[in-house]
Amino acid sequence: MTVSATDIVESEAGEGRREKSKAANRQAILTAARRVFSQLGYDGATVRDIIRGTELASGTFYNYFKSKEEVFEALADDGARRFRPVLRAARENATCFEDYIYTAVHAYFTFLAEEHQSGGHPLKDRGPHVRSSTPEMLAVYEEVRDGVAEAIAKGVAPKVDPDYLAAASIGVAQEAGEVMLRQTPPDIDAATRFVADFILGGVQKAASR
Amino acid sequence: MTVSATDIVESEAGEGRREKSKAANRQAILTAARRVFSQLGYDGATVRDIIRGTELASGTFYNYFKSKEEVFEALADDGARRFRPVLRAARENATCFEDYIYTAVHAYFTFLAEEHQSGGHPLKDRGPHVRSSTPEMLAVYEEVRDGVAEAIAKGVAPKVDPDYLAAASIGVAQEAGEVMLRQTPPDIDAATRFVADFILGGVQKAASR
Amino acid sequence: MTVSATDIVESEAGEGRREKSKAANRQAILTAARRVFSQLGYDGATVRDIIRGTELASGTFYNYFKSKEEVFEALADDGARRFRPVLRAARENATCFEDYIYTAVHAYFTFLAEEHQSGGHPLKDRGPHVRSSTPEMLAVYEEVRDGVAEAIAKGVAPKVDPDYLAAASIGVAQEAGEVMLRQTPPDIDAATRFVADFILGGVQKAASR
Amino acid sequence: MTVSATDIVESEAGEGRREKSKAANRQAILTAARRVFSQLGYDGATVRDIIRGTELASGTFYNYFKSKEEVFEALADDGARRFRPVLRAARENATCFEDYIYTAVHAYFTFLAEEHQSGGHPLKDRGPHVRSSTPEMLAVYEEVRDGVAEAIAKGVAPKVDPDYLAAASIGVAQEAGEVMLRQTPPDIDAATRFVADFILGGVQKAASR
DNA sequence: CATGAATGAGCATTCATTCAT
DNA sequence: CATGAATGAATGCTCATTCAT
Repeated sequence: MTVSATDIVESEAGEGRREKSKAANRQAILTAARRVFSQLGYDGATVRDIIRGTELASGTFYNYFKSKEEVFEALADDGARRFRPVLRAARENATCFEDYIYTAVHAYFTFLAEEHQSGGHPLKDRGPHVRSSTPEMLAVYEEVRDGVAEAIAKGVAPKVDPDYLAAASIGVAQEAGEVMLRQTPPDIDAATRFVADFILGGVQKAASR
Repeated sequence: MTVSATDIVESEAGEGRREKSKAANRQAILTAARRVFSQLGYDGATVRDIIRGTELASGTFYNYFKSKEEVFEALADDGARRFRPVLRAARENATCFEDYIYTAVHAYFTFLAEEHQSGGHPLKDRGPHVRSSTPEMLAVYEEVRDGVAEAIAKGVAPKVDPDYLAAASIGVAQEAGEVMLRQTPPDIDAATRFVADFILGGVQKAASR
Repeated sequence: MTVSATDIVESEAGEGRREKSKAANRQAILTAARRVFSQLGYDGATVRDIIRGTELASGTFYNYFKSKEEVFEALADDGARRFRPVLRAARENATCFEDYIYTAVHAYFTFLAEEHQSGGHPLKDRGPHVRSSTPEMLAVYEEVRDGVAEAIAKGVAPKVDPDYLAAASIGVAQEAGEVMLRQTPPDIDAATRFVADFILGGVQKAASR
Repeated sequence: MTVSATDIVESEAGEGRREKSKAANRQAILTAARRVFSQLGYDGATVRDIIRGTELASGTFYNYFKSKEEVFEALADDGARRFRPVLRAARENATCFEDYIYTAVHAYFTFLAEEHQSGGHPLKDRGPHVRSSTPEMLAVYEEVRDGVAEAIAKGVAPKVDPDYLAAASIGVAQEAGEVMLRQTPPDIDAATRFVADFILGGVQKAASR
């Protein structure tokens, strides 16, 4: 009753390679989708744009995702999964609202810069520039919104309308984020300082009324 | 080769009518396009959607615009043309930076509410939430950007990076604008107070570093 | 106030030509569809098979029909429209059941031969032969079914289960029709004699039990 | 290069199991195919539909059949193999033509009812009504055709064109068969009586001309 | 200029089939 | 042999755009 080492290795390596290939293909699609969404927007992107961004055949896309929407959600989940712990740590370790904002904003810009880096090269522009969020950013939005709302609820942040505060914070961060990304390399610290200060000053003044 | 009286009359009346008709057709396309863009988004909208919204034949579209992009730009120009004078007046009459911001923000929200009203209501969800600006809003952005930049250049506004300031202001206004539009009816004054305060507080604190 | 003859002619010929072209295209699609359905069956036929059978572009199909099903129905309507008057005349003019059957069967085979003639050349066979009725035949079936049922109801035909009688008549006619069409040229009279006799003998014996 | 005991055992047991497995797999495919064809029709069915109806992997299908067409034929052969002995017995034991027809028709309707029972119920309407035979029925047709032709050749049946007679008989049986299957439960004897009588009466009258 | 039918590129999706494991 | 992922051809259908009328 012998099973040769070769048998085991072959079988393991075999399955391993297949598994690796599957994971790699999935990653390839996600990576291409990230780039495509960020360049064409969700509506502008087509499934074909995404597969063209990979070396896969058209049909292969459907072995991994049912639709454009599903890839979008996978990306959003991915972004949320990576960003949430950072934001949560910021919330838990923050000694005060200022601290929280600084840390959160810094985490956000760090995340943004990383996302951007992995984005790759632009495709040809289609139509006028239309602002459209990447799936990861949408996920991050929700985290930020929650964090800010919680801070207000806890009384840690000045008392202002939480919807407006969250919206304002997100707006500042998003637009400033775009400005930051136009620099090479992006100056994360400078952006963080400006945006955190802006938010803190803004919320203070808005609360003082 | 005769030219009948009818021909002349037709030609005279015709040109008049034709001119009017030309302007009317162009306007019909723009009006339909505004509605369609606001309901389906730039990417979701098709030229067919636009002409279906008029009484014109499909080919006629191309007598007025080369493409969907061109209509979009025409709408943006239109929006800018309407908004610019207001912003300019705000600039010229402003006694100080605070005053300018208040007036400009108020003008922006007023404009936004009007646009929203005339836009009709969005039809159906097209996949995940994607932020997509109307052409008019894009135009307005540029105006605001310029106004803010100028204020900084003139020394009227605190000395901060103008790109960041403009970006932050726009971001706040845009996101807060969405929050405002979710109310019925939109409370323009409350939104204005919050946003103007937020911006003023923000720029002050950011400048103080 | 002159309108030149040329103007009129141009305008008439113009519209006329366009109308003619529209009608011709529609006919081309129907003709191709008839052939395709008869050779591949309804399920086996694709819209692209149909347009490949014309000189039109793929998109043009949809200017005339919404789907494969709609062409099918148009063909069935067509067949019914052409066949119904003949059958009705047979019903009204028939002096007895035998007469009615002869005339109806003859009309059916005449119709079938015409249909077949206009069918054109075979495409390549796809899969095993699967019996599938052409749209026209389906329409004709209903006519026949009604005619037979009525004859029984009126007591003109022997008293047998009308469902079985109609089914049997149709079955005989259809299968014998295929045999007839294998001949070149089809001997309509011989087929009519055989089928009418067969039906009459059959119904008589079935009724005698 | 050693062959371990395990290898041998595996190989021995394996072949036994493999043989069984091979037959079982083939049967699983055929069973699934029967159901799928009867529910979706030949054209509507896909190879994927068939393998989805088994527990096998998609590639495995091609170890047993080259294509959908081949399974269809295998099913037809199967049906013929089961029906042929019955028909042959009917032929051999028949004392006269009438007897033969009764027995054959009865066998056919019995077969039909069984097929129908085991076929499961059709799923959804795929467009307009299209008559599409199952593979087994096609096989049976050929048997019947041969039986009838032989009867005529032998002089047992009245002298009529054998093509027409076979066609007519099959047509009657097929259409009446559908009527019968619409009843629950199907009245095989009544259908047999009607159809056999119809055929006998028909052939007699057709021959008398 | 207005019209609207024709065009064919393009898209989402499915499927038969192959082949490395 | 079994597996099931990869492939790319094929399909139904939509759309921007052209052009004869």
